Amino acid sequence: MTTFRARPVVVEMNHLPDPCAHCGARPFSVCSAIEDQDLARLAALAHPFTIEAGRSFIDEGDPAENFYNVTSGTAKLFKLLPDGRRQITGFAGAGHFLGLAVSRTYSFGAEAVETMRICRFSRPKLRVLLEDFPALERRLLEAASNELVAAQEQMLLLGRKTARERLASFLLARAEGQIMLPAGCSHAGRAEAISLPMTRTDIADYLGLTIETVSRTLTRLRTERLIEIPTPSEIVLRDVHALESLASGLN
Amino acid sequence: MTTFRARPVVVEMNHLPDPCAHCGARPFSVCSAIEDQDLARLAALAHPFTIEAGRSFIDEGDPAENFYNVTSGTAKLFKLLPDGRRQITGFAGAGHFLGLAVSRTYSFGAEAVETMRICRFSRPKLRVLLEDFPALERRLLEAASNELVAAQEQMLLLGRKTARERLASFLLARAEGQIMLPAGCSHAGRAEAISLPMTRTDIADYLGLTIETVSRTLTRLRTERLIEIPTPSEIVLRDVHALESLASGLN
DNA sequence: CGTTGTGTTGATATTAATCAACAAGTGTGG
DNA sequence: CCACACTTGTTGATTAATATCAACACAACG
Repeated sequence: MTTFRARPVVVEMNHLPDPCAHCGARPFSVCSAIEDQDLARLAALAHPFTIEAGRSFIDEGDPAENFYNVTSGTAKLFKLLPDGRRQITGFAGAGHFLGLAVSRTYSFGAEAVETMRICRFSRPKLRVLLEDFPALERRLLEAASNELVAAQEQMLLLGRKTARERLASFLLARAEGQIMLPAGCSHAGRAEAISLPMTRTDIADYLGLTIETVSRTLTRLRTERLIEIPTPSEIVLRDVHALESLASGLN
Repeated sequence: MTTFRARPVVVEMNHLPDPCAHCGARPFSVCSAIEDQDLARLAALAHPFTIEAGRSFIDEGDPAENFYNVTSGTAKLFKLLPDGRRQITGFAGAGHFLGLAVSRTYSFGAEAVETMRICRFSRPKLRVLLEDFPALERRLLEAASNELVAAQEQMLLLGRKTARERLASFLLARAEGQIMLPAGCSHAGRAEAISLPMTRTDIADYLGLTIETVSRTLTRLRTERLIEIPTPSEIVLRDVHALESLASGLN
């Protein structure tokens, strides 16, 4: 279950994020090979801007003109079917890259969950970037590889796990900071109290369920004393061991 | 639906693959930046070997010591739950890379569907490779990005599509050569007759269904005149238009 | 103080899974 | 060459899980 996450790259000089609420560490650090004077050149290429919570900044099907690096906040990434069915494929926090794949149009949409700050690079500028900072390419490869591992884990969840198992997996992943926490921010232990800044609809669309099933399943986990639900957006893990065996498909 | 696939890299000099049965083109070509004398140095680092059909060569959980490049044949990649439930996360054909993510253990298993030939690189040798051939890194990034796009499409399928929609998507993807055909081999048109070299069990585990549902759904598509099933491992698409609207969630 | 958005809970419907039987190859050994 | 087991795929009957439809609780907000 140990996932190695790429240490993210700062591309915006004048915006250093707050320390992580859980571990106190800065959620991202400067890529070792991109320092000082290099960083200045890099920052000169970036177009940093702010996205309000709820605003979407990538629309599926639009021409894929830009490449993004998240500086702070979190976005949800999703794909849609014509009748409105939605699958959230992941959450992108500080340090994450978006729009890496070379294709004519974006294959996904992105919307800010919390107000976020991101850096935009045009494709030509990304090319300049990659030529000037070879280390960036390695970092991107690392990030993409790890995302691929996460995607495969999510395919197992969506294809083969029950609703209970999906929720248990989700809560544990969230507790371990794998979902919607700044990348590269590794917590010593696992938080037993976790916040759910996303709505039930988002959770449902991420887990391939309906909001009703999410709600019911959480209620059932509560009556079984595996979790507590002080408020709808706050969950306490009471029996991590049981949740873990549930998440891995035992029971 | 247009997916851009990375042009694959030949890493085995003395084994050039047969032309694609559909389009006659060689299924892969030499990476533009890795030519002639470079190729010789590259090949010296590779450990090419053969895997018989049905043999698995990567076990989930084993120490991730090697990096692989598929020369010919196809492997299925999968993840398992302790009770035996299996999710096939994809098929890797000629030119595909396996074991890219840096982690202590493999997060997936791999088994040859058809007899295949693959090149193994130890991690230290992969490092040498990446240092000596910077172009390889870009190619790997390209490949990983495209796989990520495919993974997200599959998440939409697993999380939100019905059995009928999944089968329609699968058949079309297969017809378009996106599944289990050599990467980089682009066909002018879409084949209306497709072969299914994998078993119903594999299809079911790829689509997150049971073999019975796969069988029944195919039968139903046949009675509706959308497909023909001359033999269980051969399918003719009779109404591509209807299949496409089905696959995209209409109807 | 109503209105709206979000979450919960209940009743019912529907899809796909499960359990079971059988059919069609495929290979083996007598 | 033919019985036989064995694998793979199909079809039927039933069950179970989750979706759908509906009502309601509660908080935030104008």
